[in-house]
Amino acid sequence: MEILSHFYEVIIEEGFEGASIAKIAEKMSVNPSLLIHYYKTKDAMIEGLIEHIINTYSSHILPDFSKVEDPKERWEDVLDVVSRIQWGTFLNTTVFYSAYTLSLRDPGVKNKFTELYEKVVGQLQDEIAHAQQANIIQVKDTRQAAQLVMTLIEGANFYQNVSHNGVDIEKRSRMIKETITLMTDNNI
Amino acid sequence: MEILSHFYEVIIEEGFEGASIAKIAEKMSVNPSLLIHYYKTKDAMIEGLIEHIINTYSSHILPDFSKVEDPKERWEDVLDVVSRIQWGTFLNTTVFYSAYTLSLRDPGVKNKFTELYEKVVGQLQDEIAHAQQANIIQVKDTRQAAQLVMTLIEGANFYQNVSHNGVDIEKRSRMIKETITLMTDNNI
Amino acid sequence: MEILSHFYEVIIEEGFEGASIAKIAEKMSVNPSLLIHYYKTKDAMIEGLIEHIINTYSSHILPDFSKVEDPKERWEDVLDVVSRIQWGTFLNTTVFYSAYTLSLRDPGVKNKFTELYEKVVGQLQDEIAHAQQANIIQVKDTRQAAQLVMTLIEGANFYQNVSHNGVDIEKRSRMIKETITLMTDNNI
Amino acid sequence: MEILSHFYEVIIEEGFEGASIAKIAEKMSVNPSLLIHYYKTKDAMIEGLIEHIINTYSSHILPDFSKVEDPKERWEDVLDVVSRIQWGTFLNTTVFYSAYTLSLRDPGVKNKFTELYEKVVGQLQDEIAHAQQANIIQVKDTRQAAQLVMTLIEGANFYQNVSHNGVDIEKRSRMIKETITLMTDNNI
DNA sequence: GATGAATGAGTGTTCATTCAT
DNA sequence: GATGAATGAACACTCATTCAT
Repeated sequence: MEILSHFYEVIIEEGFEGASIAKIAEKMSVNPSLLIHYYKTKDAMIEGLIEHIINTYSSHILPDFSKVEDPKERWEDVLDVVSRIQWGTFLNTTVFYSAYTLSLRDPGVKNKFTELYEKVVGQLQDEIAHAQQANIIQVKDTRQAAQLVMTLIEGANFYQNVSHNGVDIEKRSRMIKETITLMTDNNI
Repeated sequence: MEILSHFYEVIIEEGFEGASIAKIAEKMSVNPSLLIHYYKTKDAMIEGLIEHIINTYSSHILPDFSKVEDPKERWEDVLDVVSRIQWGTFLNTTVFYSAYTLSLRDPGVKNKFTELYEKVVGQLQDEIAHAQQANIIQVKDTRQAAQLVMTLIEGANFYQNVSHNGVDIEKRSRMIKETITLMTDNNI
Repeated sequence: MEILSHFYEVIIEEGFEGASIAKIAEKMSVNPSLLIHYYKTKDAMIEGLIEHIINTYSSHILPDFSKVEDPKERWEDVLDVVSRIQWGTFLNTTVFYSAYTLSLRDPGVKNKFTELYEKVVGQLQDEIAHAQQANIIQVKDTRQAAQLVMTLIEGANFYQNVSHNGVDIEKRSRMIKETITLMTDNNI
Repeated sequence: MEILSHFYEVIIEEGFEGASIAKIAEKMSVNPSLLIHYYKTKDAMIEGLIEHIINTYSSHILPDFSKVEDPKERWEDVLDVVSRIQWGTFLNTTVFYSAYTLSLRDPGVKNKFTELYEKVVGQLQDEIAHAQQANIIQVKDTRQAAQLVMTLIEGANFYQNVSHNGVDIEKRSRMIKETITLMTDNNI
């Protein structure tokens, strides 16, 4: 929605702590009380934003691989996508980590994040099982493997922001792919 | 310092955005203007806190392994420590991720984080090189391996907070250790 | 406006340095933040006040003499008015000199004052020229004469405030009138 | 004194309303409480400053003409000095008018100003009487004449600050001298 | 003769929110 | 569907001042 996307913008510019109703309204060239008119309170607005973030993440992080028929090709597609995931492309990092940090204190937000990751890990697990059935990879525990992949993805994204002069995205991708392949080749 | 530790406490309770000078002062049973007496501005106070966080992280994340003489034992110690790293023990997660999120917008803070990880990864790289020389592990590129370990650590910590009903710490530890061993046994 | 006139009042009672938004609001029995709602900043409020002062001065210091037809009578009217000008009647002295003092440091305020005096001196010059054409007075340089009259007016007003036991307004008036007449009779 | 001259400087830069003990202390690279140590209160400090201003004005505005023996030359000297008086030279205008404005609200300050002008006008009156006795000038009432001269001086100084592109000091001087001469030649 | 810790009232300003229109 | 007036609490920060050292 109009309001949420401006909320989003303000967080990027001023951080979560600097995102006030007045600033959002100013950016929209609209009266502050209008925002309150829609979202009764600021907390409700934050809730709306969190939902927006979760939805964006959820619908962008992994595409639907089911239309790829050849299992080998499909698994390679998964590896390709997974190793290249980066927040910046579909979700601003400041906004994402602000929401994540909020989840640490707010049980409601935490639940949403938990569900989100449950879903994504589930999808990953399905792909692993699918590849396993086709004898392309070999893992002991599909869920554990999916969690490990998720861990790698999040770790890589986290680490990327504290790296000296950026990160070579191709090299990073290769490294992640190699690691996953190593795991799936060795019955982890 | 007295002030910073109270700042820290308030962030835990109310988040970074809720940590005002007044609340910190109230927790200290002291007049708000006294805090300004020491740190001229709130920004300076934040800077002090960031430094405190960085120092805590830096001095707690990895111990000094050099006193362990047997290289094999030493590497196993490293694996043990690394696989068990958890923010919660020496650094509150909300505080840590608040600082991290701030680093995404503030170049000064970002620099401090970059240096921090540079140092930690360097230390990790030294341990890997040491184990390599003793023929305990086999890696192609010590720096890249160290980065991968770091990625795993950060990813695991990130993922832990969005897991359903907590995480079995022993299982998690085993998983990380296995993964690293897999990598270091296979010349990654 | 409502706000400015209360600002004005507070300056009279507490001086320019003592006129805070809170005090103005209290006098209006209104919340301080309401004043900020109208004038975004205090500086803007001061600017508004300066404008108000300038306008008051400008519209009260000299009436329109053009409706007096007989030139001699008209010039006598001018002399009468000019010799009797006193801040106190239409502009509080503290407020006026506060604004004047501010003009010494603030170029924007200074400009407004300059324009104001430019206008008043111009009007005075017109009257002098008018009387000159009717052969009632005799001056070399109408502008210089107008400036001299202005100097006398301001000087008299300044001096009045540092006089022992007030000033006999009739005597003062006579003195000013005499001096001007002396000048205009002697081709200054 | 050290403190007062720094107080003075701060007023020039930030106006009377901006001159706080902290800023003065900072300018002196000294602890604020030291200023309170000397002048118990800020009001006492202001009083000290006023005294300093009055003294400066009093001792600089008119020199001692008594050593000039020839009465004609002496009167010409008086005219020369009087027509050239300008605050800027020995007293900053902002500081002077700040003190003057304060005198309008504070009876104690007002008294000091009254005495000051009493003294200066008295000195002027003496010079006029002296010239009168030597038949150089011709005035009805020496006191009234002195007041008129004072009025001219203050008016000229006031007007100078609101003039467009400064004032031609030579022209201004001539104008004042002419006016005084006109008065003293015509038995005002 | 000077400092630094500490206070409490006050500064201008922003905050989320309410209400009447 | 939107505005503007109004509020009261909170914000970071400055003020003059006190006191102990």
